[in-house]
Amino acid sequence: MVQSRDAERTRSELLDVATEIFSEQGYSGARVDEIAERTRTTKRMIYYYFGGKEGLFLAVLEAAYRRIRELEQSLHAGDLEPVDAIRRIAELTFDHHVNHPDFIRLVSVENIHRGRHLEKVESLRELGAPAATVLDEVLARGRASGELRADVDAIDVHMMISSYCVFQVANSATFGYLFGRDMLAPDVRERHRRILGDIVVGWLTAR
Amino acid sequence: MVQSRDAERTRSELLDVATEIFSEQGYSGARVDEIAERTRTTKRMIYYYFGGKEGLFLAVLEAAYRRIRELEQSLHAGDLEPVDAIRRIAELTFDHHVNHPDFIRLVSVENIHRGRHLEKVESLRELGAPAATVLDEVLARGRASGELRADVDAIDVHMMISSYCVFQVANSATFGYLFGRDMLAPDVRERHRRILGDIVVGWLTAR
DNA sequence: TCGCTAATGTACGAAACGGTACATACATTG
DNA sequence: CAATGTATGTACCGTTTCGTACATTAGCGA
Repeated sequence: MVQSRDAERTRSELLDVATEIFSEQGYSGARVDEIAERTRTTKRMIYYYFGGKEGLFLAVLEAAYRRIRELEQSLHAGDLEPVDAIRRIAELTFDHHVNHPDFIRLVSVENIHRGRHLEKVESLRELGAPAATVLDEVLARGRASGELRADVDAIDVHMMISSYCVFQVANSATFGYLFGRDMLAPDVRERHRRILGDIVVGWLTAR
Repeated sequence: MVQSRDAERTRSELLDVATEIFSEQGYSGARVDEIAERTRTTKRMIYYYFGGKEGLFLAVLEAAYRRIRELEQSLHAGDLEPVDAIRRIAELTFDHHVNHPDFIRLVSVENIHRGRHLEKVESLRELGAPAATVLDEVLARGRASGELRADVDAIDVHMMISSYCVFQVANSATFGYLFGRDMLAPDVRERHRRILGDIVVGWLTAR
């Protein structure tokens, strides 16, 4: 192969392909040989850069989780009324999930393994907190004005939104099959997006 | 081994152990040797009764999905007011999910593989419908009396409830870790159970 | 009780798989 | 432009893993 060296490209190419394969086949189902074959480099580089299959998976997890911070960055709904802000947050979260199916599937894979790998990634120790901050602020404003109910916290709301969004991506195969609803279809997507907003707003504004 | 023969016991023992291992390790992660070792029989029997690893997994899937019909059986909320019935259905679904974590995890595994195996199980062709029937009836009554909103169908509601319940079990590892909330703790469970009811009722009764 | 079939056990094979030893080419720097 | 460390390629090894050939036993019906 007559190809100029580019450590960064090799590394990121491995990471990209690995992300795809791990999310499609699971951790045990993924084959290092297959990952290597789909890149312009060789298996040897996986061991050179990531130490092995598990190291590669950890790197994939870290990169994927880091991308979720993008979402939090875009969640600046400070100038909206609490009710509108809540709906907006829900919709943005929805969009983020359907636009990053690989990430959601990786999370599923990691949960099958009971978060064993996640715990090994130092940089992900305290990733959760930020996600709840924006919600926290909106909920506080809503409580003060009496528009939003007071018996739930930001994590409760975040969990509700997450569960709905994760389900859209992670369980579309079985649910879609058993109930004959193609969850990838744009109009279905749009419907579910609207419904999610209705759910959160209906719930939080209920007397 | 001086042990009387019992085809049925051998079969069901393999099925039980396989259910546990597949749900803990995923399809590729599960080892036929390990499954066999944990039973009182040998690997040979897996091939005798199920034809192979995949056949065993299909049998596990089928058995697990069939158990979900139990839930539908217990969902006879016909004598309750629509709002109470909805909350009751949500709570029963919640209980069913947390009481059958293996099944939920299997569904996750199957979704990783995009429902490839599920489609091969003839008996699961049209399993979904029944789950929506009870909801359908309650929604109809609620719409008639004006208590429940009219812009959603039974599948919408079922999906919302399912997503919340599935998340409790399937994503407890990563979510619990990142947000420092032990989702297996009884008091947390109880809180989430109540919240689920609030969500569904709040949503469906919103003006 | 005799024979036949369903059920079970043992030992092994072939391929897949993760990982590594060793050689080497590129590029940067002094 | 020589020297040195980074980056890459090749070939191979040991183990694991699914699957099977072959032998054997238990129990049921004739």
